[in-house]
Amino acid sequence: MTSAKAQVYEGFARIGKALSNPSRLELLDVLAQGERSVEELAAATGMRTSNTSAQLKELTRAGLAVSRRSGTRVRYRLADPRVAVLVEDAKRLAHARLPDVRQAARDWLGDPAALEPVTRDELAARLADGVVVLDVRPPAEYAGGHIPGALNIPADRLADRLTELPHGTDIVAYCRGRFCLMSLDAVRLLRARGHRARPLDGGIPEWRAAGHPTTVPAP
Amino acid sequence: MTSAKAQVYEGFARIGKALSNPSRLELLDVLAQGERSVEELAAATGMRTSNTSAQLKELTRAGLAVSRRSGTRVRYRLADPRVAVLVEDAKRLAHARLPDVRQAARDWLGDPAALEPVTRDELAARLADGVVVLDVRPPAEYAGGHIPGALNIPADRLADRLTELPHGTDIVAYCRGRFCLMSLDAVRLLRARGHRARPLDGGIPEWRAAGHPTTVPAP
DNA sequence: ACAATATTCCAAAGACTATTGGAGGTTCGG
DNA sequence: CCGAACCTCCAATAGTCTTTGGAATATTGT
Repeated sequence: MTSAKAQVYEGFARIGKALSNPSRLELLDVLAQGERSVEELAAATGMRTSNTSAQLKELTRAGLAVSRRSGTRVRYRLADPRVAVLVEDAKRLAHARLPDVRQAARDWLGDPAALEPVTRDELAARLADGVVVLDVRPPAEYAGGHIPGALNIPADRLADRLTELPHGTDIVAYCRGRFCLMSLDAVRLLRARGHRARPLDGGIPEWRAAGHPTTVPAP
Repeated sequence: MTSAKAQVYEGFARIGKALSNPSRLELLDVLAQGERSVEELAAATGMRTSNTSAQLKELTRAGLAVSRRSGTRVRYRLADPRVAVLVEDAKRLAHARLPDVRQAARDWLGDPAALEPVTRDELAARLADGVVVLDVRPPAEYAGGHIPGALNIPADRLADRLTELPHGTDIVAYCRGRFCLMSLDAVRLLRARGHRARPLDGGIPEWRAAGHPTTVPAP
């Protein structure tokens, strides 16, 4: 028998292995937005379906994703909201510790200041006087704790549900953190439709870390 | 030029790659307790020095560890307290999602109930009436937030500093979480020296998640 | 039962990774 | 400046991982 200790560490390593490949990380990013079929995931990431399927199998083996059959397709989703949090934390660390990642991120996303993010303190001060706060994460993560009073419209439903949002009032959108692009996309969409929208600087973890209140403690 | 986006994901993957190997995870566990020389790390993990050195180089490349020369030795440490937190979160997830890991963990560590852990609610209730709370994490992590009133004696200093602890009073020891073995080791040591000690069930993240207070918010 | 659609399996190629044992560097004390 | 101690580099090996293209399988609707 291989020692139980070795088995435990091998199991831990399975999680790391799942996060050790750019394609899989991209899949996780898409899955973090909601359930998707293999085909949709392949389209979103530009991979072949056979490869997408193989990588999804790895993610499943590592306990990060689960699937269910729905008619002729198989739909995958994150096994646990904590998966999205872990991935986001890893990204945050990479951004903080690896200068070349920081540089490449700037090249890819442009200057984040272009969308005029709202600082956390500014939002905290304005929470009382009726600014609309929009949480674009999937419901499971919203349920795990959100900014008090925030409205939850997941990023992939936003286009359908624009009528729920007011015109003429400031809308502040947020999601998981600095590398969660959903809030930036949301702001762009909202502006294109004539809303007054700005992203929050950082996501829920940064908000919490600054000592601001959320509805429920972290899981 | 490879696309900036690909570079960003490649950078994120570097973090995962560092966590994708059992030997490196074991090294991280030892480093999480404090600075160590290559030799000490090799001894603690049972690896050859050449291999230890190679894996430490990987950890450094991923931005998780840093080194400094001290005379004829090179001493490594975690680059950031968040590294220990990330590793612990990954372990927590593995334990929660992978049944074989849970089983192997039981085989390896035995029944955690054997040391009669104190529940979080019980500790919270007794904080007022003078129980001694012992935080065995390294000072950097203690500084990042701890249970109010906790005494900080890092695990690797405990044997030297036993005189700071009272006899005859209950001592509750805690560290990072369920897979952080330092608090269990601490309890065993304290009991061997005649103290009345019990571990806290879970570590700081679980304590926070239950809504109990810490001195400083999470980073 | 058949065709169409969506997914998984398979084999093969090429690229990486972990580990070993030994050679080569660096630093310190005498 | 020599020897000891410690660490890193190197080359070789065995093993694993990623991706591809095509074959096989499952499900649904006709």
